[in-house]
Amino acid sequence: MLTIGEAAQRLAVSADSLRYYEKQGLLAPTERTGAGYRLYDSDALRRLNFIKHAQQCGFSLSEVRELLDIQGREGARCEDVRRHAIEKKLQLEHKIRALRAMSAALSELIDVCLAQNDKPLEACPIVAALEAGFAVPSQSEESS
Amino acid sequence: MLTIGEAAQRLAVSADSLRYYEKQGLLAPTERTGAGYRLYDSDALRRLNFIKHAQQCGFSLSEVRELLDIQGREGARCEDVRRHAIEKKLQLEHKIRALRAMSAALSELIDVCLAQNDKPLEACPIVAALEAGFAVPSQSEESS
DNA sequence: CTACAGGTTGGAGTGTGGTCCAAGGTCAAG
DNA sequence: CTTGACCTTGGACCACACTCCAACCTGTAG
Repeated sequence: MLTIGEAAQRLAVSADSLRYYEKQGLLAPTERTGAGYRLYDSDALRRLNFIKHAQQCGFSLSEVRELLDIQGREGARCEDVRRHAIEKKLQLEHKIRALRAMSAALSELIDVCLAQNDKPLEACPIVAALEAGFAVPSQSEESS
Repeated sequence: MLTIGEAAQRLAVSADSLRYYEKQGLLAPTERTGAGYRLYDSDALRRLNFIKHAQQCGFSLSEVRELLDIQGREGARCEDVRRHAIEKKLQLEHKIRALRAMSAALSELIDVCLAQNDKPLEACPIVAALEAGFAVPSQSEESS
């Protein structure tokens, strides 16, 4: 059984984060001492690891909570988790496409600009393009 | 000269956004009527277009302000803007790599999981991987 | 006994890019 | 003169994932 500081250090997060996760209903301490100190056992640490790694895979904390809820349900199947993973992967790919569109738009501007390298700003094709009816190739409906 | 509502509609943003940009020092109205109404001319609209498109290219509002500051400076060169564009493109590519790493990590989990499709959750390799000392291939130092 | 490192709570603040609201002023049409 | 659409201001609020703070309590070492 580890105190909050020990548990936090063990998994390289802050004690404040642990308290925050608790407030968000993600990770309750295994128990409390008489004085109210939080204590975490190895199950709690495994759960914390799950939270951390799911975050690293792009899940928000509320999505992590959903995943944890699935694990808490009777008769939950592997496939239930897998579906969430697939959905998240689609979201990631959507975002990647949006970023790539931005990057491509910039590339084009950067290349065109290379020609007039030392020209004054009035001739800058980047500025001109951004001021005019220019648009990023799009794909970037930011909604989900 | 357009009122705030007309200008906003013309460029498909909200009037609140225009007031927000003004507060952020990005776009001042050309002038005010006696009653205090904001009025925008075509130069202001061009500036607003610049803001919108720069945002679509991934620049934050404070970065857009930097770009606008460059345009306001005497003797600014095209290259000054170009440098910012290149820097932003690098940031975008960095972020894309981070997202791809997440996506790849998920892919692997999803594939492994396919095998035990209908198994109970205890056997789920996704859960197991996230609980254990698993790590996203990384590249994902989120800082800049 | 005292210091000091830890723990507790509730609440406020961070940055981003806005949105929404109330209370009031303005302007053109009927 | 009234109605309705528009404008003004200041300030509150949203998500997100924390971080930091004050004021206080606990536990251990010397």
